Amino acid sequence: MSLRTRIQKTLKDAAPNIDAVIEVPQRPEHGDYATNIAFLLARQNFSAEGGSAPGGSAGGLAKKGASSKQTAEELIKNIDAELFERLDVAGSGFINFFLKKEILHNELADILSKKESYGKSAAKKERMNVEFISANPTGPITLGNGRGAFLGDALVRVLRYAGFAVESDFYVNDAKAGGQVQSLGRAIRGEDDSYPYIETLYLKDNPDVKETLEKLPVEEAGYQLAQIIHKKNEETLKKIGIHIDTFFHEQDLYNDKKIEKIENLFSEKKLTYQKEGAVWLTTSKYGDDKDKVLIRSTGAPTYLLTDLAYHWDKFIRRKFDVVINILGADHHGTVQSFRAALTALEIEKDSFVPIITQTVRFMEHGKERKMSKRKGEFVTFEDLVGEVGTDATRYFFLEKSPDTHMDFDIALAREQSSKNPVYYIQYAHARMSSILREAQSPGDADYALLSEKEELALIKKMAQFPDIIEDTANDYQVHRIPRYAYELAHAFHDFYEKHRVIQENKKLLTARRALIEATQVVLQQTLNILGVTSPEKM
RNA sequence: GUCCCCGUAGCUCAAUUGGAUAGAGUGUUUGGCUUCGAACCAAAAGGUUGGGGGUUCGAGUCCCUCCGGGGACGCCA
Repeated sequence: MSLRTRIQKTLKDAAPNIDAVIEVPQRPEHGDYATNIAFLLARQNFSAEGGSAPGGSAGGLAKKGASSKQTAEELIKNIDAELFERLDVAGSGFINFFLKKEILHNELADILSKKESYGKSAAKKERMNVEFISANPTGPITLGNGRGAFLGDALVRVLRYAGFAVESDFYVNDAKAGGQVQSLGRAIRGEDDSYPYIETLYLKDNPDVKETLEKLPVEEAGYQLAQIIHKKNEETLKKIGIHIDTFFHEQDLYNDKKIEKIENLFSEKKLTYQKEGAVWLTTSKYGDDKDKVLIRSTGAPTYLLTDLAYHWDKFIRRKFDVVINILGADHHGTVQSFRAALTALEIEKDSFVPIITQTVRFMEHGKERKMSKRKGEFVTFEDLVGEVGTDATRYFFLEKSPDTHMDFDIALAREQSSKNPVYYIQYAHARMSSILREAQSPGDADYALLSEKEELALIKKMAQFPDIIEDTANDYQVHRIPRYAYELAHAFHDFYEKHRVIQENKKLLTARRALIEATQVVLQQTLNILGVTSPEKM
């Protein structure tokens, strides 16, 4: 149980009827942890004053109409002080907790006994699916796709760390009935100019393939070229270290008659109607602004229908409890109708979680550069990683919230890659390796010897790790983790600058060596989740 | 026209989801290596959180309004 959770429990014993936030204050003089519970209690008592007050509010601790400061002062008398050296009421009612050193020393012992499993949660029974990238099989994976790629990859690992059973999906839009596949088929014969780059990227080196494809019907040729393109994209992902459990092919939904099945399901529920030669779904009854077409007047299913079949499969056949979908900003408009349709299918709407990543704009010398697939002018994901490096690229994308509208200047990225904070973190790791290589440990460590400010700060920072995992598994805000990695590295560098590990005092050496060993374990786990390497030397 | 996202230090971004004196990196200026790795540490400077109003013990965060940037509004995917 993390220190924060233990404080939460202690607080719950003193004030059972309220959920308070326990946070790590920005300023050290505000304690190791702090809570705003008194503000909440004071408000509760205030609002209870007018009407008929429910009995036992706040355990009868706070007087009606008492100020938050008075409430806090009353409350701390009832808080079990087992964990704390000191409890302060500060400001207008914050309660600040100062931990006993002994508690921190125990935490260090706990980290060293658990090692790689520190902060890991026991297996949960909830099954989760994370879909990301899902780049169309009509060209290389672009930088725009890259943002979601790293995010999804890291999110899967955090969720696993938190104990969820997680699978990752990549949806391949390769249906023969789909417009883009058919247009790809025509492009092979030079009858469509939507994909002018396919000749140089995929066909030039394989004249036999080109010849074969040209003889096939358009649909089939497009489908087969899509497979070739997709295979290349799979290789790119492998090279960059992004693992996908399931590449789900849209065409399989047709082969397995899953699309028909959903269509029938909707018509059985009398949710469809005919209009202008097309079949419409009454999404407007479930929160959408207007109804949407399921089957075009040509008889071909729309993207909405196939995507619904895919998600029906995720929820019902593959039995995922939570389905996360990382989407580009250009897809946000589809969420409303998709949600509406899921509701119509009686799938709980909260179990579908779209995460929208905002657009990446490409800049060159301060001016926007439009990337156009049509003209073959685009920087691919692979190009970028090749120039900037995997670790730096990952960190660059992961440290930012998905909501950020990013401006990406590849020249600047190349130029600044050596200043990427990822190296600061990796350098800390390499320094630790160096210490651990050289410092011999003569025996059992006495953690009580660790009482310097920087030593305790390091333990406190490590103790936050389980909470970082838990919080991220709850709100999916992955960018919290690079920040934490940076802070942990900083706490280490700060310690390193002021104190020596290797020294004559063998007892202190042993204790400090143990501290560094623990720090390295926690830092490695953090970097693993991000998909960043932990170098011994650099 | 309707809807969604964003606007925070010169630049790139945070801010524990409504908490305390808005923080980091980078850039600028300055100081620190005969001891475990200086890809480090420390200090200074840098802000009317786009503007205005409101809600409350408390607002960068919530509401209204205006300004600016991006995106979506297909029988494309």
